[in-house]
Amino acid sequence: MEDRKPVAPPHPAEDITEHVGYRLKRAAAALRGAMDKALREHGLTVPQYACLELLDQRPGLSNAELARGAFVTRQSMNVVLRGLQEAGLISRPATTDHGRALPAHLTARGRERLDAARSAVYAIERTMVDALPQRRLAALLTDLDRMAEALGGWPGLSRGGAGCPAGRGPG
Amino acid sequence: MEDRKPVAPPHPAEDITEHVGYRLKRAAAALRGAMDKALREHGLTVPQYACLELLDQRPGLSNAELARGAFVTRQSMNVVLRGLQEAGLISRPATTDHGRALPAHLTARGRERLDAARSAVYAIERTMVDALPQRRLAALLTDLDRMAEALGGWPGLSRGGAGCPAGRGPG
DNA sequence: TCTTCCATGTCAGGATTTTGACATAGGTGA
DNA sequence: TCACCTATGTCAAAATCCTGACATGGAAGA
Repeated sequence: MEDRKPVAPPHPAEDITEHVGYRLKRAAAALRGAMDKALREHGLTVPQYACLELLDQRPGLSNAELARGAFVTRQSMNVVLRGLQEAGLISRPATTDHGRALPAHLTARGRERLDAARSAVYAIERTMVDALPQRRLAALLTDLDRMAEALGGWPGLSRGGAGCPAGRGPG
Repeated sequence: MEDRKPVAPPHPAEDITEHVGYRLKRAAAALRGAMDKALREHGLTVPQYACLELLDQRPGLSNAELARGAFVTRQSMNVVLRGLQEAGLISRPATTDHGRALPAHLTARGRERLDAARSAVYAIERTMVDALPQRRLAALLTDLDRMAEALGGWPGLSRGGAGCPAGRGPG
């Protein structure tokens, strides 16, 4: 109460809207909004699109792996997966020989839908990239990664092998 | 307008996890996760904290303005505001002389709670900032803003020009 | 003055997401 | 073999958020 500043701000700013976290959230919100709008025309939600995209590039991912890749909980991804399966965009075996994880795959219709939606999403991505100096892109990606990892990041989807995420799981 | 050939990726990447949007979402998810965890110990959610912080720096904001500032809809912010009001952290008049917007203000308890939670959040912010080269911060903020605005941004809470924080005109 | 338009606050309904919990499958070390 | 641990899939309940809709208050223009 006496001291209104228990902790020194990371960088000088009297206005919360100057903080990194706020800017990050703003950019993410703008992206989410743009994607929501664009994907609605294709009958897809953002998590659904993310799921399709991940499965296209890495077929056979399990529910839990997709959840980590799309930054949602296993439970949420489970719902998404059911919807996608009902719509006939993905397929998943009812059982498996070894282990418990059920590998998911895109169907022909799923790939078709993905191709259509991808154009819209890539256009958005291009809008973002074009908005900043070309030389900055690499640095921006690096910085975003650094921040994410510093925050404990996400168990994530390491590109090489599904290996051992072994971090704190969201759920 | 629609070229049938697949839209060229904004930058070369066979892996979706290389795209700007994905990295942005990852960083935002990491931030959200860290804030969720930290704020839970203070009995606050992220939107609640955002609301308190905004009200501390710009007292008298209305529901709709807070919604824009916290990147949620008016309806969502309305729920948040009710909760905060029930908890005695903010106050809002039942009626107003002029106009329809009801100006909200922090209570003593609200300010107290905010001060406690702020320490945790600022620590997170410092973790992020410390994770990247000092010289890059300004450029990062600029780039995030550029991307957000290129995407149509958010109706937003204009920082500089429009309206003085204390006595914004119409409200 | 009157009409039109926009912004706001609010209600209702549904969709999405999360938290918490449980059972199963596989690996590890005693 | 057995106990222990981790990861996974799933169910149930609650919380959160959004879409759609409506009524009110104020400003701009005819």
